[in-house]
Amino acid sequence: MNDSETKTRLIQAAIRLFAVHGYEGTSIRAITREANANLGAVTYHFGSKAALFEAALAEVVGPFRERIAAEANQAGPPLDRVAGIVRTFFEHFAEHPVIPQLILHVLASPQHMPEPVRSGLAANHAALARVIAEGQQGGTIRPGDARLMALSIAAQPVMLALMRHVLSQAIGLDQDDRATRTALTESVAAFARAGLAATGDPS
Amino acid sequence: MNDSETKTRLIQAAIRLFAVHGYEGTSIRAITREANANLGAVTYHFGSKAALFEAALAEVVGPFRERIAAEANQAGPPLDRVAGIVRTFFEHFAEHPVIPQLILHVLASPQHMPEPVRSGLAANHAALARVIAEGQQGGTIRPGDARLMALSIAAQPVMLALMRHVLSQAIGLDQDDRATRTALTESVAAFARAGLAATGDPS
DNA sequence: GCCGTTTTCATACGATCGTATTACATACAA
DNA sequence: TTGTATGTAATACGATCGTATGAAAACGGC
Repeated sequence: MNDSETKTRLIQAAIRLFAVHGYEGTSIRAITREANANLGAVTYHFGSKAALFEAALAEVVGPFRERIAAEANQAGPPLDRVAGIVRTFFEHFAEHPVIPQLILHVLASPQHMPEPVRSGLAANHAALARVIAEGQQGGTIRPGDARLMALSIAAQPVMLALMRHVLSQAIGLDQDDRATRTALTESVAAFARAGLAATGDPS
Repeated sequence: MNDSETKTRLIQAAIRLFAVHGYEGTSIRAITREANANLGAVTYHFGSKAALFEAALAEVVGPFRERIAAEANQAGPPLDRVAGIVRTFFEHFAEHPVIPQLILHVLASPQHMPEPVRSGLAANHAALARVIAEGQQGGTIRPGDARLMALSIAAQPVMLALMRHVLSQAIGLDQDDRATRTALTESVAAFARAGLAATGDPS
């Protein structure tokens, strides 16, 4: 069963091309060319272009989801774990720049959201909200809706990764530069800490 | 000079359709049909589909940019003005839901960013950073890179607006509901305040 | 070695795309 | 009233799209 060889190359090529050109902007012909496969290979292995898109999404979302979950489940003070999750977001996006772009294209689509993306986002958000709620119970994080606070935290690394090129062109912030990326990461981590921390008086 | 009639309808139709279906997903035929114009109207009035896209972007970005600038230039404590800017982001996006979608499609494009979007984003970011820097000089906002802090602030309303549908499907947060939207707005405003505020001791 | 299954390949089809071309209608200046 | 912009309309062109079809090739169990 040579199920893997061509099928794998198709998914890898699809991840690259969908990320750069979007769903509409990527043709099956371009994908099969990039994967050194025949034009009919996508139809044969996945049935349709849409099915290949979903498969590509599942491929990239899974590991990301697992990594965030692992970070959330670590030991230590909740505020530290939140900062750790923030850094993990930045790191994972830096290592896999294709993810923000794919997420972006999914967000841009008005259609029903592909399942792997939906469940992945839900899982990451839930993990972060859980850590925040834990900190609230322990008194180290200020009161408030933990789910909404989790959105405020997660929105930052995601948005800044999504706007990578935009920020470079519009305000001259180059995330390809290592020092810049570190400064940005630590600024967001510090902001998250300050935004969550309980006020000094433990009344 | 009947320059306006058809041309205006084309821009309005383009704004609607580009926002829903993206650049690639919107055909000149769909736009002209929606605008009750002839197929050749886009080529005649704008020269190309890309030029129409830029014109549509300029149409929606301009007023948004002016509104944020007005909010930033108000009198009052910087922390209050930052919160005001946050609320303005949410309000404007709620009133013009087409803006986040159009921005999204621009972000998703790997190509050179259209000028109206670039300058609009730069202006909004600069306005926010200026207010933050002012608060730092006055001692009400904690030290840090004002430009990066401005990114942390702006990322939240933008991202949450962009993810409108996603948040609804993935974590059941319905921004069409007025109470939910208010809670979200105030949560983000409070988060921004807490994240920026100087620590109690004015050493 | 043979046969049924799986995978690859070349090609064709109908649809839709952006744009160019050409003709027609309307307005205003001379 | 005639000439000239200016806008609208109908249609055609070449390109590309996603998918279907059927033959060729490779593979695995016997």
